Amino acid sequence: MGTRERLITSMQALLWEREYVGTSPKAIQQRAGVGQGSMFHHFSGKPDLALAAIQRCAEQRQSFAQMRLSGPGTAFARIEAFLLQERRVLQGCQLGRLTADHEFVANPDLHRPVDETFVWLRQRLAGVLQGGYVLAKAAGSDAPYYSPVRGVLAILAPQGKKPLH
Amino acid sequence: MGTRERLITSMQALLWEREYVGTSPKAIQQRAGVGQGSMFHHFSGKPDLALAAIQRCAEQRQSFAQMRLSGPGTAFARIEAFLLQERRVLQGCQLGRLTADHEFVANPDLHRPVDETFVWLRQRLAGVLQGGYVLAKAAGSDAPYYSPVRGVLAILAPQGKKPLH
DNA sequence: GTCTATAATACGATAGAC
DNA sequence: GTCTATCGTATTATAGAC
Repeated sequence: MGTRERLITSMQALLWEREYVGTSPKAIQQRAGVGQGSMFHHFSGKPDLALAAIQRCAEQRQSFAQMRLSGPGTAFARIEAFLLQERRVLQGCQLGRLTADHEFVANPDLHRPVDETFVWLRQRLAGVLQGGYVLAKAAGSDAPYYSPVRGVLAILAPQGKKPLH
Repeated sequence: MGTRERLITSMQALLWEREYVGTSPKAIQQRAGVGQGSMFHHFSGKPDLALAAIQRCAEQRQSFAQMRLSGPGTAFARIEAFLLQERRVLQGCQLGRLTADHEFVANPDLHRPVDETFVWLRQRLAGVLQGGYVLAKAAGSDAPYYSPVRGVLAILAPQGKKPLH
């Protein structure tokens, strides 16, 4: 793996462990096993490297969700697959964790990729749910007519099982 | 308000805004309107002041919860009052927010008051629920016999209303 | 491209005048 | 008790040798 790649990977790990404010260039360099000069050769500074790491996280996040949500199977199966894998993905790149960091929140350049990812995720989930909704109506189910909540629960409930409560 | 009090108040605000790792002595002093010397006269350093601020938060958290949970009224009314006030309290002292901070988590002295507060809160809530549980059984309701979840929901449901899913 | 040396600033803490 | 001056270290970044 190239030096630039190792710097991005180290930054991703440290953003997750120590957040943006708690991540020092020295720590990044030591973890990546490179000197000061290398980091500043590839990136203009800590914010620039952080941006690259955050964009990488956002890409990974989206491609992973895309895999789970756009496969075959019912809306339930696809959202189930997405939710079951959620935790493991978050280990490597918990975008939401950054929103606790004051410096990160204050920098629009840094949180734009995160915002865009969450907007994308919402649209993707809404799309899958709407697909299930349409199928439920086509199948003659009256659940979608009750209320949004009952409609979604009906779409998500595995066959033959009532939603909890 | 005395200098020592202002330092604690400033530290509480900054812990909430910037977390422990993002809070510098200089920022504390400026916010409190005191010089370097004053801070180090009253506290041995940043960790010591943070401990005082966190303990203060824990005390406020507990006394507030105690007010809401130990008043008159049904278990539902008391837990409702507690939950409704929860958000406002957290504005001034969100203990849970600190658990995202790496330096805070690494320091047992600092997170002990937080741990103790959450243990206390759990016990307090469990106590109120158990009280409601006993009353429900005494009143002849069979809800407590179904399952813990249904029992709790029955205790918490306002009269004449079924719990929301 | 990578390294070491170095600089400017901030952090966390201390000393000592008042 | 409070202030200013100062210190040692770490951070963030640059310069320049290789």
